Amino acid sequence: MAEKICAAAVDAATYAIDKLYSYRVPDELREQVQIGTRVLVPFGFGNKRAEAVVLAFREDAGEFKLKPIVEVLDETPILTAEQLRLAAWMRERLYCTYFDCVHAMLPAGLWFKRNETYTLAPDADLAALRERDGEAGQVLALFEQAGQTLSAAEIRERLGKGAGQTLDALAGEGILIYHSNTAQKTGDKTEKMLRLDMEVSEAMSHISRRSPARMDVVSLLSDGGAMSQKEIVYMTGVSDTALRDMTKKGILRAEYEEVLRAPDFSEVPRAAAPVLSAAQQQAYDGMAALMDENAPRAALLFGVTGSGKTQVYLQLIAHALEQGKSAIVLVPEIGLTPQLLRQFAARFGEEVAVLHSALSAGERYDSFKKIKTGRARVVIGTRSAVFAPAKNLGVIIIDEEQDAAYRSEQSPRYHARDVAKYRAAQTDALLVLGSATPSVETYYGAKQGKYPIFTLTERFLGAGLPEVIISDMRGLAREGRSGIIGPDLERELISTLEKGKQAILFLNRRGNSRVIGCGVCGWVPECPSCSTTMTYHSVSGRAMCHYCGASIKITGKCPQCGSTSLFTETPGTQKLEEELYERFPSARVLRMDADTMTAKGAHERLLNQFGKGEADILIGTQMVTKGLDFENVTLVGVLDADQSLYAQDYRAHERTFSLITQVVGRAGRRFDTGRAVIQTYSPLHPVILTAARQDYEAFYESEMQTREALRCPPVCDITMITAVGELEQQVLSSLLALKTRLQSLMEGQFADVKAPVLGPAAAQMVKVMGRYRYHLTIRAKDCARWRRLISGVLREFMQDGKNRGVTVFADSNNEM
DNA sequence: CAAAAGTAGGCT
DNA sequence: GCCTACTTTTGC
Repeated sequence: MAEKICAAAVDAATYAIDKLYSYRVPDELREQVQIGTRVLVPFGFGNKRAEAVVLAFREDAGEFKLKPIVEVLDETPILTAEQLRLAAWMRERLYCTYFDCVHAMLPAGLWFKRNETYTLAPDADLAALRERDGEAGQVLALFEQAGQTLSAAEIRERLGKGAGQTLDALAGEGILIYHSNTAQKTGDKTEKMLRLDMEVSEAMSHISRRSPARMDVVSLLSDGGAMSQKEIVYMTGVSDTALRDMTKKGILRAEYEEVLRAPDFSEVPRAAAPVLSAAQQQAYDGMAALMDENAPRAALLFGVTGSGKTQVYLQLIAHALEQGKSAIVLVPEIGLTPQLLRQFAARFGEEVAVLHSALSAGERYDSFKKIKTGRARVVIGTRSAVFAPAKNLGVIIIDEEQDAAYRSEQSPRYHARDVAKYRAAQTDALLVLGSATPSVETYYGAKQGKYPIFTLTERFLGAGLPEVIISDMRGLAREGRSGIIGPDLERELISTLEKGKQAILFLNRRGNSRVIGCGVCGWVPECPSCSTTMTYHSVSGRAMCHYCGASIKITGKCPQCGSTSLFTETPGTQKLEEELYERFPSARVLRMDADTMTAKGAHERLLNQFGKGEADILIGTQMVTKGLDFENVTLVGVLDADQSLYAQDYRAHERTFSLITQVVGRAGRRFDTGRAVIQTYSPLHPVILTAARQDYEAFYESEMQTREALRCPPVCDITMITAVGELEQQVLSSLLALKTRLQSLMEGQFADVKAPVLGPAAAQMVKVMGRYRYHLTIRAKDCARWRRLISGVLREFMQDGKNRGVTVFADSNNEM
């Protein structure tokens, strides 16, 4: 029989050298090596073991002398042919390696942790061997007795480079025995909890007087309770290393706690099919008919908040199951609530599998297996669930498709919507994009006639849209009014509280951004490694950087001039809370922001409290916008609607519109007609006006004009090349060289895809964690030829030694 | 890119 | 002749 050769994607291959590598399949592994199985192969000069996935079989080796596969890691293929095609498709478009894509498709519980060891032969004469010269001698000196085992990583670390070759030679002589076991990684989703492991006084005596941060840790834990490492760092600003050292010295004890258990659906009572309204029925009929065409189809389900999109989804999934097909439902991270899961479980019971990042590795693995074996045919999950190995796909549903959480910010930088589109097209499934405020790209596609729009206009149970008040905040300061709450909102709050109803106040900013500064010399705390001002957190009494977590203690004295006139400004949720207490002393206020949400389960506990009516006003950031559904809420306030309006990137308008629309939709979801107050300094801005009217069509028309004028998607594709590195000058000069190269290629060989190159321009955050980032921006059609040009230039860049220390990556139609 | 092989110059 | 530092070559 002819020699068997396979082509595999190797994990050790970087982008610059990524391609399919050929390996010989030894006869004894012939049966096990199949397309889609993971294997262990020797790679590079030193034949270091690398993980690889078999993508194809080949007839001949070409000019290469082939190395053999060492070991097969999966009993049966872990990826299907469809998934491997998807990996290749993603690789070309996302400028990443094959293995990056493969990795993204597997749940964390299926990733391997490789463990390579060398054992000194039991009969080795150690004394004699130690006399050997050179590196062999050095390696052998590390062993203390015959039969001893050391890890390859440790040997390499102690010897520096060059160890690999020596180790291979010694293994060849039979002096060392090589083992490699590849263990599946599990349990990587635990939280590290720390508690004091001795009396407070004893602990203090172990700490040097020069480590105030460590003393803070001890007093923080002095009540004997445990706290997560994250929280301790937040409260005291100690470094992780210091905590590790204290654990080593026996002052602290570490415990690991599982983060979240997979929801158990066995107790959920089964529910019957919902009765659909006329509009829902019409949307369902139309989409079910599309699904039955068994051809690549897509549809936009355009339904305002509260119009009952979920009921339509449930029916569509039931239809798919009846046809013997499966379904994937994607929701934004924040939309995956226990209530939603319960609805699905009540309808489909054991057929439901959940996939999202907060599950432990083991749980994700279980879900993955359930889906792969066909025991679960309804997958519900966040972004990465788009890769679920569902067989015979009937429908992929993306809820709130405009949500930014569908784009991955790490390599591979995929957008779940694009992946879903491709998968649906490949498998003749129906793609449903659901939204109350579709992304401009999606709506544009529908308008072009690429897919039909199904609309749900009436709110469920006939609840009306809230009455919206646009509250003009201009000039209030001049009138001598201070504070965050304007007169309109104050009036509405009073009447809401009088009626015994509840209110939600939304602050349009991330986290709790209180800036602290010195009133005398103007000092403000700046992060030493990021280009940002640190924000003040009164809970811990520290100023913190939101990007890298660094913090400094605020003592009440200015570190620059020593004055005691420190002030805080720019209202955050805390400031709002204080103002509410001042003006409405009897109101019960709940605050929901990144600050109060560190504790486990805090999110749900808070919502429960509010739902039960234990508070009158809920205030919060981004977190309060989605998925909340409280009957008694009749007033919603948006405190600084324009905060996100003037950001640099072209999706800022879209995000603001969506945000305001969603928040406003929180009011009056049931029987009372609610009211919404939008506080703004741009009361005439089209985004504010259209959002207040909940008029998507008008927003779309005005936004399309902007996009056309600026030549942004969907009118044009934007490719952005980003360079990141520690030396600002080098990042700039390297990127400039890349620009020149790109331009010269577009003068010659690539004249057919010629486009102007803008930049280098500083990224919105020029410096993050001590690394500078700059962009090149190019508006050009994202076609195969274009991608060939970009990937070629990127490869060339990475291979050039002058660019050492500068990382570069490209992105299509991402934020700017 | 990472690792190893090649190459030049300095030194006992 | 050998060590070190730097450059070049490969990766199947």
